[in-house]
Amino acid sequence: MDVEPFGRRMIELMPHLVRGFARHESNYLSRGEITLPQLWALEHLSRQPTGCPMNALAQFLRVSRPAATGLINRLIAQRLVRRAHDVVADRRIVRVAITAKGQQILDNIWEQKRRMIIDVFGQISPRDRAQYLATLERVVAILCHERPADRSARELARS
Amino acid sequence: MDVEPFGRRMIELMPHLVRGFARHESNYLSRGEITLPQLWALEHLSRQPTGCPMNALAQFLRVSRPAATGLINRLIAQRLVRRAHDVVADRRIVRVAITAKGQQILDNIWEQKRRMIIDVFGQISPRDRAQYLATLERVVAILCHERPADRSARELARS
DNA sequence: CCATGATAGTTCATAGCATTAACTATTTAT
DNA sequence: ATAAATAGTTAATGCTATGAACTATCATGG
Repeated sequence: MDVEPFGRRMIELMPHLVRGFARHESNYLSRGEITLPQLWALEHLSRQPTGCPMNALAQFLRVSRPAATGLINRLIAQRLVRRAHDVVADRRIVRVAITAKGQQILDNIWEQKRRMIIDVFGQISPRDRAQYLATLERVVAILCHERPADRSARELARS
Repeated sequence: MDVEPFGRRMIELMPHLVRGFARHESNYLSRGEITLPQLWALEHLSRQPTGCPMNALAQFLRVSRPAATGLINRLIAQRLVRRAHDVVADRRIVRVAITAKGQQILDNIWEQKRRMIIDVFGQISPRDRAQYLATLERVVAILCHERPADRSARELARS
């Protein structure tokens, strides 16, 4: 398929896709206790067991530092995250870490998210799923400015 | 590919994907004059030359009616959209339509978005592109088959 | 050694976005 | 004709995001 009509169709499709997933996402978020940006923050902190400086968190979330401060304040109020002024090193740095309660909520949400994806993609054939995922992997690699894989999505799908 | 490992990988991949596209998206939104929800509203109105009732717009955007009112008010303040009380039919209905200025901004954003998508997916083979799009169409169809929104307290109580 | 500048984080003011509850105005149905 | 349903707005509240201004700490070059 030519990239031009592909691009046009993608532009039509993407808002529907984003809103469709966002709707599912908000389903298990709204009846839960956290918001989407809060989820993103928790997910990042969950991958940083040692904790994460505010600045690094703000950069990861691509928001301003005041925005990160507010987000973390609200998460702390719910005891999902804790602040820890690093005593050893640079005393300007404030490290933030996820709490057990935060991790528990995260595990719960991940399970629901996993089920949602399985619900949707369970209606797609295994072959199409594999091809879709392979292309998606390459798209993400391209978006992250990493080297694209040598093998085409089709070759990947076969394996 | 089994749906279980597929789901696990998708959960890992999706934040990167969203973040990757968001970075591009914010490029032409933040230095432009509108926000993402405003863009979605403009895109919908652009497909409805006769104008769109507030209620239908809110349902399409999957937000409450007051949220749509606020969104439209801000777009009207920028002269990107106009209100038109329908004189002929149901006098409760307020139709909203995109203005020439709004369409102009939309065209500009679409062009930038098109270029971005072509940049990314130009690195994917035409065959993989076609398969990816086909699967995406089905995913969107599946996602859209789920419930619309906006239930006022009265409507909720009744159901 | 210390003055200057850079960095980390917060507070404040402002604004967009989204919700529910409560209201007006109009239409529909009994 | 009255009651219920519908379309839209307003008001109150809360989360998210920004830029500017501020404090505290670190780093560097005279």
